[in-house]
Amino acid sequence: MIPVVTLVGPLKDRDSWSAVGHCPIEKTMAVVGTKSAMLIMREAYYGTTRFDDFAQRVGITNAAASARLTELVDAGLLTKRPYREPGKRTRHEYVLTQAGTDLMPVVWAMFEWGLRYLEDTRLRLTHLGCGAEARVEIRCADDHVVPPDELGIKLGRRRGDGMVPA
Amino acid sequence: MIPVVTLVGPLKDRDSWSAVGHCPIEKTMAVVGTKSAMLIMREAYYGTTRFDDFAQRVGITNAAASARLTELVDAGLLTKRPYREPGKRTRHEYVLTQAGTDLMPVVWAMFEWGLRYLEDTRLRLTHLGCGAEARVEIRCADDHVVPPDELGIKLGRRRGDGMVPA
DNA sequence: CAGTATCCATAAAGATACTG
DNA sequence: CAGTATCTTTATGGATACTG
Repeated sequence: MIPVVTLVGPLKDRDSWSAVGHCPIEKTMAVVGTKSAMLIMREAYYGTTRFDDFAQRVGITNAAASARLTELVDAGLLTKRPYREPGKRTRHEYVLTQAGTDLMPVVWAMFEWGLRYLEDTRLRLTHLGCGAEARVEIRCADDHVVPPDELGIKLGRRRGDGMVPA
Repeated sequence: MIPVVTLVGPLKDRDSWSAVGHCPIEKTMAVVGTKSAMLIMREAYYGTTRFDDFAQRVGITNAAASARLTELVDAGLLTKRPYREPGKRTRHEYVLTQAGTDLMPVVWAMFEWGLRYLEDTRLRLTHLGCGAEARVEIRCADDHVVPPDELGIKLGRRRGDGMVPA
């Protein structure tokens, strides 16, 4: 028996979620749910900032790079900043925002899964601070590792309204 | 300055990665890189197993559900199993495999990001064991939380070849 | 270098109708 | 209930040419 996520309280009624609003996963997919958008984020994490480097390293055309970069800037994951090297003319660079950096767990979780189930490379995620291998995992505020069958979804308080959890 | 992932050793040469092979993120996106595939995985985590429930709860047509479910079974994230309730005829159910369950960090990381940056709902991830809020994070084998600027990618040993890390 | 503009091919997905 | 079969629209993205 493969365990699944437990829906707590009113959420148990899977067919009447409309009151809850749209699914956050769905909305996230609307922003980074294409191959090129996800790989552009990967490149940004690798330190790429220039238009041409994105296009070349992701392996997409200028048109696709342009469309995706514009969308990612509009969605707030990247910012387009002007900069100027001495003696050269003004250029633009695409730099990660906090929202963009906060998407890292998504991308590295894909990296890890692809490594385990689809790839045969020697790539590894590492914690540079101590040299140990790194991985993406689900933890709770009390620092427990949360196994799949102990993960729940519930309705909490609306952020910032000062109320106690429902 | 937003920190980025550090590429260690030969990987630093971003323009000659061909020796490393294809990117695991790219391959993962080839499997679950569509809106419907990702939402079908979400449904599987919520406990959905039947064709019609997938189609209805994800909000896609039968044709789309059929195509995506077939792909996910082929990719090994779901299995199609016959089952029979007493007095009824044989039916099929789609159940999570270990590979499917192991994709959870990807999906819940998207959930968390969407919640933080795109949504205004009261949904929360919880550790049922202790009641504390859950989140997806990057940790190393020595149990340190790995901040973005301390994450590295390097070439390790090939799995199962018994060699020490390069 | 950093794009835009066009045109074209393929993939994702809705609508609708039909089958065992 | 669990699909398949068409047909159409939209999205993704390649190829190529052009611009500041």
